Amino acid sequence: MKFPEHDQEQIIPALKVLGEPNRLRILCGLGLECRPVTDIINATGLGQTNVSFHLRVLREAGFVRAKRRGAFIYYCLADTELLRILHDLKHWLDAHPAAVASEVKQHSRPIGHNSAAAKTKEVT
Amino acid sequence: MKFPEHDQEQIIPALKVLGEPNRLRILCGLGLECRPVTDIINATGLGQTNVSFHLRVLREAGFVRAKRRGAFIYYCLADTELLRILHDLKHWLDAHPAAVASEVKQHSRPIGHNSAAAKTKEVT
DNA sequence: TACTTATATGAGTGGAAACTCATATAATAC
DNA sequence: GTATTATATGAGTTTCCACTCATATAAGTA
Repeated sequence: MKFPEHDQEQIIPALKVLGEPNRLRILCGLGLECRPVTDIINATGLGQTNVSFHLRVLREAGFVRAKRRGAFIYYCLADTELLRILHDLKHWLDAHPAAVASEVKQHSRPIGHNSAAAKTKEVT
Repeated sequence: MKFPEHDQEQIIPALKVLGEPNRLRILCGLGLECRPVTDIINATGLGQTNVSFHLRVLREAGFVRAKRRGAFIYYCLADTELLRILHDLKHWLDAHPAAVASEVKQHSRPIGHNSAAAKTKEVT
């Protein structure tokens, strides 16, 4: 499977948007319902300005939709299918534990001289 | 579908790692083969120190594996299944165009007085 | 009209992260 | 041993982004 640069450029902004803890919290906190901003402020404990800022980022990225109803603006997930993708990523991570932060300092063989016989070796 | 905070915390570091353009480029550039660092340096045009830094981040996140073979250290994708997830995200984005960066300044009705009759309205 | 609530926007700030430079380590060849 | 190549690491710099403060806009109420 190939992933050309054009596609990379497309998903990078989305990954950045989703990779911010408070933004992901807002997004996932929405669940299937539409909520006014005040609800989100209360649910997250974040400042009003900050929530508003993150909501704009989420909205411009297409992850949430905003509907005004009277004085309130309700935000909701654009498509809950997105959560499935996040689940897929989580499952991938479950199956592929991150390497412990360690140095790369291993010999291919204890004391080798025959370079033709060198075998590849895991470097954690 | 629910996505609890615990799971969010798990995927956030991964999203951050993937959301950096040069890192994603290195990752996707690996394709299915294992490549020595010098190849990656040449392919990307990035500095050696910088490539080495990003490779460490990718390695510690579990996205790539490193194997030493003689003087060279070959890097390869930990699991190409990851590319499928990126594809899924791309397809989602294709189907959900990002909103144009715009202000949220719309009335729910042209000139309404009856708040009980207010209808929700898309706010782009 | 003025007043209150709900939400957005612009400017400024701090911290994190990407990048660069210099140096260290590891392997190979001589 | 020395020299060369391959890669990593530490320190310093710059760039970006989340956050805060102050203010603006929009809707509702009196």
